[in-house]
Amino acid sequence: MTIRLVLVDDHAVVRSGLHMILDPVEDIQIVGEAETAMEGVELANQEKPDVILMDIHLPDLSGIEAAKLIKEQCPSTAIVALTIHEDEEYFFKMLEAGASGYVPKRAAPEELLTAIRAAAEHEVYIYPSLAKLLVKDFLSQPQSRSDRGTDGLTDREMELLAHLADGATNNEIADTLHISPKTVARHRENIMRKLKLRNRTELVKYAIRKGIIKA
Amino acid sequence: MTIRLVLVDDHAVVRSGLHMILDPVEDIQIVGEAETAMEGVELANQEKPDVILMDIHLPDLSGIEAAKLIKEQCPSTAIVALTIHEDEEYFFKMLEAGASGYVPKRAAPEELLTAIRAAAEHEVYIYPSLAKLLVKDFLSQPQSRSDRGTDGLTDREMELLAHLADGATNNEIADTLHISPKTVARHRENIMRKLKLRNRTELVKYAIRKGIIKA
DNA sequence: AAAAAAATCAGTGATACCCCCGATTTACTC
DNA sequence: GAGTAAATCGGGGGTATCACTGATTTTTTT
Repeated sequence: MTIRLVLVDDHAVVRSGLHMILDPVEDIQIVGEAETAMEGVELANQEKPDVILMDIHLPDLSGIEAAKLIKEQCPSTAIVALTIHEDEEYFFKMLEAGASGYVPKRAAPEELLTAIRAAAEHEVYIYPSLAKLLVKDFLSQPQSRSDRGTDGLTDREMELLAHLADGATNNEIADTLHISPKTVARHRENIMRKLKLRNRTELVKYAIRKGIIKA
Repeated sequence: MTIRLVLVDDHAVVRSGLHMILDPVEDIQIVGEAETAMEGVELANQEKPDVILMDIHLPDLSGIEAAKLIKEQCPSTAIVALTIHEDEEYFFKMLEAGASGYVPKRAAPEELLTAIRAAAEHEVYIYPSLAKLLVKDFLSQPQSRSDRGTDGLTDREMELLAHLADGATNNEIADTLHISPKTVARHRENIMRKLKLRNRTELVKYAIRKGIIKA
């Protein structure tokens, strides 16, 4: 049984590399390639491949959003994230989006094959260094698995955080949100206490790490 | 005349991709591969290749530092930067480090070959979108070609900027640098005026964009 | 319905930040 | 040697931030 595969990556060199690794492999056949997330989603709909090998950083949408779309439209297609990012953030987000595998680009070709074959059989392959994070998570938290990126912040606090980190003063934020400057300050206090941040500077860095704002 | 080439890139997939592109090419022979900057420098010393194809982001040193070392030790070896970064910052830095070519990973294989052949013949190939920047620079500035990334900041100001953006207060910085808090404030003022920044928050974002600090 | 969490507003004091003014010393340039 | 740029230090004033205490209303959860 041949595994039908679609590649989504905006770098031609990476796609060439994947061809070199995958073309000689008997049980895997590349049936399509895309450079953008939207192309990838369309290709998934057309080809209904067994597996999609996808970068997280794409020109249009993030791979995470693309993965959600694909999982909605083609639930039978397994998604393997191929990425340079090994941090918790993206990893958990991608799992929540429905990915069946997460392999860093520095991984050996054999590991990539393992991940693809696992995904095709509705199994999950997670790169060892990241699997460790998953175990750690399982051991530590019985509840809400989904606020890894938020660290317990409420929706409103996340909204405030975006404004605060964007360089707006308390008064400016108060104006745009139609609330009192005091309330803005209050939210800021709560955010900083929850996140154990000392000042606005650290708040900005936190927001950028979490992808809430761009630098 | 065969071009002897060394690859430096920490991603196995990228190296595979380069093999696929370069192996069938008659006049180019890959004589070595390295995953880190220091390995690359050593390989350059051993092999004295005609061209080194090098990523900018490497695990140990940056490709920029590595390029400087290689140019010191093997002036006859040409360096081609292969990177995902297309911004001014890295581009100009790499040229100053002595690179003979700058090709984004999204470039077509033919463009990469052109760049390698140009470098081997002591010519320079610059990817079109970046060449435009170079022309613009030539047209605009008769003097100091080197403070593109710094926007006219002095060395001391860059040092202060790093501390300021890292979350330290003026007093803390004054302590560590053994200068008056007033001087720190003065430097901050000068930096913010030069960069047209409104507050510390924007300063942090600037520093992250420029790679002065990490988020 | 009771309890908990979230969002709102207010006041106060200490500190930090931002911006303007001035100045001296050193070093490099013309 | 005059001019320029960089680094240093100082004062003053206005605003913003940070931290703490207390409170009300609304929503969510139990």
